[in-house]
Amino acid sequence: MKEKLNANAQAVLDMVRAANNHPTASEVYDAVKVVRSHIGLASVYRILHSLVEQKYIKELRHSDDTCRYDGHISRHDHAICTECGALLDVPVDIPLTQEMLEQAARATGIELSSHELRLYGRCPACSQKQKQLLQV
Amino acid sequence: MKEKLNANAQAVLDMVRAANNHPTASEVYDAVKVVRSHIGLASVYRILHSLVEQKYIKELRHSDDTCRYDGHISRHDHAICTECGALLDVPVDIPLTQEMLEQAARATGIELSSHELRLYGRCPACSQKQKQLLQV
DNA sequence: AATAAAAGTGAGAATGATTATCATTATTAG
DNA sequence: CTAATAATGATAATCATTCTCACTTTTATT
Repeated sequence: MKEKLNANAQAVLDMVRAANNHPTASEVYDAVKVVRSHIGLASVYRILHSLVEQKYIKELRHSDDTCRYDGHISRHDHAICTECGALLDVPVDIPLTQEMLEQAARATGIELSSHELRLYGRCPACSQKQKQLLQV
Repeated sequence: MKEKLNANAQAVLDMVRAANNHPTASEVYDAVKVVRSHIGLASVYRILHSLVEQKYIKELRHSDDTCRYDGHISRHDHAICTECGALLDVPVDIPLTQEMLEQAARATGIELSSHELRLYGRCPACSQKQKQLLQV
């Protein structure tokens, strides 16, 4: 796969972009099959990888040992639920100074190209469940 | 496993603490076998999970679909090589203000309990390799 | 110590996400 | 049109992790 996306790849990309959660390969497969019924799971994996390589989408990996995909390629941060593992986009920008980042990068010796802040805590849904449990 | 660590668990904990990289379960298994030759892989997994639960160690998950373990439980940040996947500790503290974190947490609705900054870029080793390639 | 309940163990089977294989089918180039 | 090339999808293979279960060790109680 070079540059132009074929019908399968376009369908996969559309699906990942349309999803507001971060779908797994299997979820993408199920959704794309509705539109392109012949597509195979192996092709979905192949296409997802090539879309990542071409920077159309990003790969996220988290605790439930499945890869998830993100159609929002602009740099942004994530909140991760320590209870259920949900991975939420942080919709605001956290203004870290270039200085801070560079100082940290220098300390490790890496050539900094990007960064991501991860916030850990209970997500609203799990927070709610917890409260209900305490009331019983 | 309740509170006191038995000999197997202590050996696993010692190994994870002694390691300066972030060992996988399999690496822990190999290292611990030297000292406790009859320990099984299943036990290593079981012990690692309980050590995480008891907050003796932390679990890190990254791109090479293996869990890694970290004996340094105090909050710290990581640098991740985009080339080889190496996961390095950031040895300095990056002073994010409580305000910034709370604002972001509010925007997602989570009850913030911790955070982690991830820096992405080429690690020193991969950087070096790249330079040598260009010189040839 | 004697004994019973509880906890921990390890070998191997099972699981499940991801990759590799490979013959077949589109697509492109000449 | 035909040859070369890329993409496809069914299926098998891989590999980290988890499960199962009979067995051993530890603990608590007399």
